[in-house]
Parts: sequence; structure tokens; C-alpha cells
Amino acid sequence: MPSTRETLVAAATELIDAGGAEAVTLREVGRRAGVSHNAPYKHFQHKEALLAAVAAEELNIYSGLLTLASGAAPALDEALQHYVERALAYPERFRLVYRRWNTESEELAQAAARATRVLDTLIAPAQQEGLLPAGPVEHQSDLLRAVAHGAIELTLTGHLGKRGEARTPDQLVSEYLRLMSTA
Amino acid sequence: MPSTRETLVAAATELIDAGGAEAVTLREVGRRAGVSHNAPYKHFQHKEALLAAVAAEELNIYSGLLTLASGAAPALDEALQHYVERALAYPERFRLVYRRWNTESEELAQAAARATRVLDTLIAPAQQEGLLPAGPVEHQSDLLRAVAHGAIELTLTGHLGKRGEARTPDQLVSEYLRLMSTA
DNA sequence: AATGCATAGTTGACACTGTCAACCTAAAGC
DNA sequence: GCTTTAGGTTGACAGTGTCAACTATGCATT
Repeated sequence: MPSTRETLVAAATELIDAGGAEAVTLREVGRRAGVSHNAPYKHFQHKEALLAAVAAEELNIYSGLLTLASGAAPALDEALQHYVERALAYPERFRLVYRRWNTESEELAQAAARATRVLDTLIAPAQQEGLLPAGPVEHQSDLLRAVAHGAIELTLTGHLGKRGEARTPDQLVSEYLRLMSTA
Repeated sequence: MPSTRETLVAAATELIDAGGAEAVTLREVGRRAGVSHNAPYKHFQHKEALLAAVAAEELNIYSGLLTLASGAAPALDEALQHYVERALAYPERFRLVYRRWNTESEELAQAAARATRVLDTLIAPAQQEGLLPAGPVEHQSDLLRAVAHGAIELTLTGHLGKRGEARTPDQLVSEYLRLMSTA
């Protein structure tokens, strides 16, 4: 039997998937969890804190996807494909994760730090193989994140491919890696 | 003397700059424009339409910045720097522009098409000079937009540079161009 | 000149929201 | 056995987007 807190998070996640974070109302969350409209306040300081819990959960899934493939060496492109795939499968969660968070949630901060760390560890092996240019890991990591994030975000918001055939985020990431590779 | 419509757009823009699109309330917009809380409905079908007007205006400024530098050939990096600069100067407008727009605003659609077109025309000359790889213009254009957008968005949301010294979006764009250049 | 009509404005209401305060209850700790 | 506290409740409050109804002003057509 899940705790009430877990039920609340699950209900919020459902609502997010269905209609985005804006569609989440504490009253509906309570309703779906079978509690009153004010019960969420016994588990979360405010609405943002509930959303942060959902975001942290999703962010940890991202980390999991990136570590999963990290046994072999050519794991970078594979890992990124998994990441992009997940983002497209749950677009509203993705947008939630990369919100600007004013609320300082320890849970969320740790999840973000972990994801960054995991991605960073994929960079050096890729450089060794000539898949990425040499240089500071942080530089390659940031560039990679920018490309992937931009491609996903522009796609999700409908700002890419207004010009006929739309390229998908994973195609863009692949092309980026191909252009960067010297191997 | 500005029309009431213009005054409403100006008031909305102020509110956006101050606290983001979420901080815009039709009542406050009306108050600042010196009209009643329902007057905006005489000029815009709903709140989103008002926001779309602000977004279209900003998007046209982007187009202007990109065309401004387009006399000379090495204009691409310069144009992008101007774009990034503008985005950082008015971050909330940037985030508004790249929202997911359900509302089909003709004004906004045209502004977006124009901006895309303008950027596209900068690509071919850059390829000629070896600043960008050869290949379809749309591919290079989309990649470039992804990098710039991702870098800006991640910076504005605070998801970049949690790891010590933060790289700025214009540094990332410069580095991207440097790595892509064969000249 | 009189009439009709669209435009731009008003006020008032409605359902819904996040949040606060007060109250209740059962279990755990001393 | 008493007290504290975690988890739940109900009720209120101000603020929101939006709808409906009403009003006034200017313009065009007869």
C-alpha cells in the first residue's frame, strides 16, 4: 500500500502527463488521492514542492537511463538516444524538470547534480575514441547538453520544422556527434 | 498618442519583464492602461492572444537583429551574438516567445516564419567561408538553433553551470562555431 | 437630419484557484 | 495517563480568467 505522499505524487504525475504542469491543481490532486483539498499541505509546503518531487523522480530516471548504457565505450550516442526517447515519451515531465525552480528543493538539487555527474563521466571515453573533440570535459558536456536540450525543447514547443519536413531531436543529436567525430 | 491596444501590449510587456508571463494578470494590465478589468477583451480574444502580441513583437526584434549585421559575409557569429545578447537582456520575453503556443496567432506565425527565413539566409555564406560544414541549409540551421536555444534556455533556467564556473551562452555558441569551422 | 450599427468601454457575476487558520483525531513517547 | 505531533478535516479569503448584459460614441447609409 503506497503512502499518501506517494499517491499524491502519482496523481500529480498523471495530471502533468495529461495536460502539463499548469493543469495540476491541488484540489484535483487531493480528489484523485481520495483526500481533502488541503491534505497535500501536510506533505508539501506548497504546490511547487509537490511539482519538484515529480521533477526529481523523472530526473533520476534520466540518470538511470544514462548509466544503464555506460558499460561499454561507445555508450555516449546510445545513452543520448535513450534520453531523447524518454523526453519525447513524457514531454510534459521534461518541461517540468527544466523549469526555472525558485523553490530550493534538496531532493531536486541532488537529482540534478547526479544527472550532470553521470553525463560528465560519458564524455572522456568518447573523447578517447575521437567521437568528441579534446578539451575540458565541462565544455563538451555543456555543448552536448545545449544541443540535446535545444533540439528537444524546440521540437516540443513546435518551433522546429515549421519549414516542411521536421527533423527529430535524435537526428539532430546524431548529426552533431557525426560532425564532431574525427574517427 | 498610442492606441489603447498598444497601451495594453506595453503594460503586458512591463509585467512580463518584471515577473514573467505568469505574473501577467488581465486586471493589472487593464489597471495600468487606465481601463477596466474587462477592456482587454475588446482587443484580444483571451489572455493568450495578448501574450502572443508581445511575443510577436519581440520575435520581430530578433529578426531585425539578425538582418542588421547581414551586409558583410562573416556576419553569422556577429548576428548570433546579438541574438544571444538580446535574449539575456530580456529573458522573460525570450521564454515567452518560445512557449508552446496552442493559440494560432497569425501575427506570431508570420513573425516566426520571418525569423527562420532570416537565419537561413545567413547559413550559405558561412558555409562558403568554411565556417560551417557543407550540406543542406536546413540541417545547419536547425543545429545552430538547437545549440543557441539550448544554451540560452539552460542558462536562464539555471540548469547550466551548477558545477562551478558557468559558461555563458555566447561562449557556447562561439565554441560551437569554432569546432565546426574548417577555416 | 434621422436611423442603424459596429466599436470600445463599463459593471457585475461565476466558478475555480492557492493558501491560511482553526479544529479534530489517533498513535506514539515520556 | 498525559501530552505531543503527524495527518487529516472544513471553512474562509483574495485573486483569477471569462461570460453576459448594458451603455455610449462615432460613422455610414438612407
